[in-house]
Amino acid sequence: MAEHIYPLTGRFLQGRLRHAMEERERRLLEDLIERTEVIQGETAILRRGDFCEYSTLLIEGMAIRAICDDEGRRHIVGVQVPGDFVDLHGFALKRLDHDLCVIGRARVGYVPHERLRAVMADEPHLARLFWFSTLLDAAIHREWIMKSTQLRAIGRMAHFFAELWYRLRMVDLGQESSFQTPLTQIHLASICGISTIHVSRTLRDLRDGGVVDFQRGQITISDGDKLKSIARFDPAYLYSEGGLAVENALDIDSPERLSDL
Amino acid sequence: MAEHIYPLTGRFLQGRLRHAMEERERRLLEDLIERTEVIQGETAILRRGDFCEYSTLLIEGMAIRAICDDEGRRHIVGVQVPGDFVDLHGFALKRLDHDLCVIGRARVGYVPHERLRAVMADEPHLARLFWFSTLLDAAIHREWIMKSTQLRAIGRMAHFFAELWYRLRMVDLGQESSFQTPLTQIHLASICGISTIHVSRTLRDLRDGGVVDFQRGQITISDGDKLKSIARFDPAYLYSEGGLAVENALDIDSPERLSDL
DNA sequence: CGACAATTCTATCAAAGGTTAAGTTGATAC
DNA sequence: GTATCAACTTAACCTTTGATAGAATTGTCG
Repeated sequence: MAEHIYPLTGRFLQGRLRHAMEERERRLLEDLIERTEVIQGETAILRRGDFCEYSTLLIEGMAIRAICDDEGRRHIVGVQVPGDFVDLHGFALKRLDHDLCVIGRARVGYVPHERLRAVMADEPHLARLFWFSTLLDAAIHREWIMKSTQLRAIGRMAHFFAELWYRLRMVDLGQESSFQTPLTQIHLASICGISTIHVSRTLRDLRDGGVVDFQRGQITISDGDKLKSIARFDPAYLYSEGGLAVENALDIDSPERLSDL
Repeated sequence: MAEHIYPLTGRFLQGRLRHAMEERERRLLEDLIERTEVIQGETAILRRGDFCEYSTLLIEGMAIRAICDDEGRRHIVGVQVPGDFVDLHGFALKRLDHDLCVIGRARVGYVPHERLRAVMADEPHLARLFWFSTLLDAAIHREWIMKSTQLRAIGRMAHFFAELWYRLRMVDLGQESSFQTPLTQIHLASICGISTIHVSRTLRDLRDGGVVDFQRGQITISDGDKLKSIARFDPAYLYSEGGLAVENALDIDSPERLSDL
């Protein structure tokens, strides 16, 4: 991977439209990161209502989006993997409606909004890619609505595993048929909208059925086809290369590119 | 309402950051609409995978976002009201992951992407408001994930009614405690992720409990407080004026506004 | 007006999943 | 080592919801 020259931002849009970025743009992106930080444990990096003055790129590890209800219970509404610009939407929204929390051990990079503002004024193509990346989150949200309303517990869990499997491989993490996460069954329960007891039951069913094995965060896909079938999983919504993502107007070789956005 | 001078786009961001737009920007916005069309019945205005060359503003009526599964069943993942720029994200995504359908009788306005591109190049502040408006959809998606995973049938239905009630009043549609929609119980079933039979049962419970009455699309809120309590409804995620929406950097009176993207 | 289709309602039964309670396991602290 | 705590597991019981079938209502069209 030639991407190794960009140790902080090399995974941003990887597997999506990253190839639509010029070297110059990749350098600009890498230089946006003012500093990085390693965060341990279940720690909030941004809380609902906070005023956003920088945005956070997840470099290593995982993060979740969570909404707290009036009784203080935290409900997970999204999961982020390395390369995700987890609160880029804070740039346009100024304040978020939800919390962002790291889980396990993670490394993040901070981009001050002044830098973002400057780069977006000069680089309309990059500005558009930033917009694009926030829309990817929305597409994933829509699929989560779909999975939460149309699938039973086993399908929801299978869908989540399939999504994570695809997303991690998209950024060159995880083996062919296994990967590691800091997720517990308590997280899975919140993600899938079922009780922790039922998570345990459902994981047993998936394990006994030879589909997927979850053991303390270590996920092994035993039968990917069966997994996708149980989940009715179609990865199109992830906008991976060769899928819905369209590069026509964004491709660096395209003549009209510079006039774009 | 002074907004009547903008018959097509007067509801865009109304109740949110519309007041952050200058007269000049409002005029520019109104002029983006190339033509309007009245659409009747359950008609698709954009299908998953279509190449987007214009975006659609909903002027009157309602629309839904729907994902079709492999068996052709349509699942509703979002609902749009007048003032919503329903496929503005098609500008950055080029192709959508879902369908957009009008329900009932609706009037829409079309904005060619060349016009959008031109205006966004010259008007960074408007560009940011466009971005903002696509992020509102994402915030609503997150709340739908929350309601679908954390609430039982009666709570989900109450939540949807509460959301629609707030959103319609935000754009000056609907009375104090009632409004009209082209929705059927079949739509409600898809939106809430329950069977149509259970929709009927749940509506009876809400009616008998003196909370809300749904009769062939006519919705009457009998007890708004009870409704919000059953739904655990907190409207913050709608980013209404006085809520999470921040105008500081966007306000026309603010001196730093012009330097702002 | 009557025929027809779509929508809505009711009743019954079965399945999925929540709740409670009582465990086990594994990691870390002392 | 033992204590402790969080994560996980299992079983019993019960509520919520889905499926099926059938009837009633409403709207549309000739």
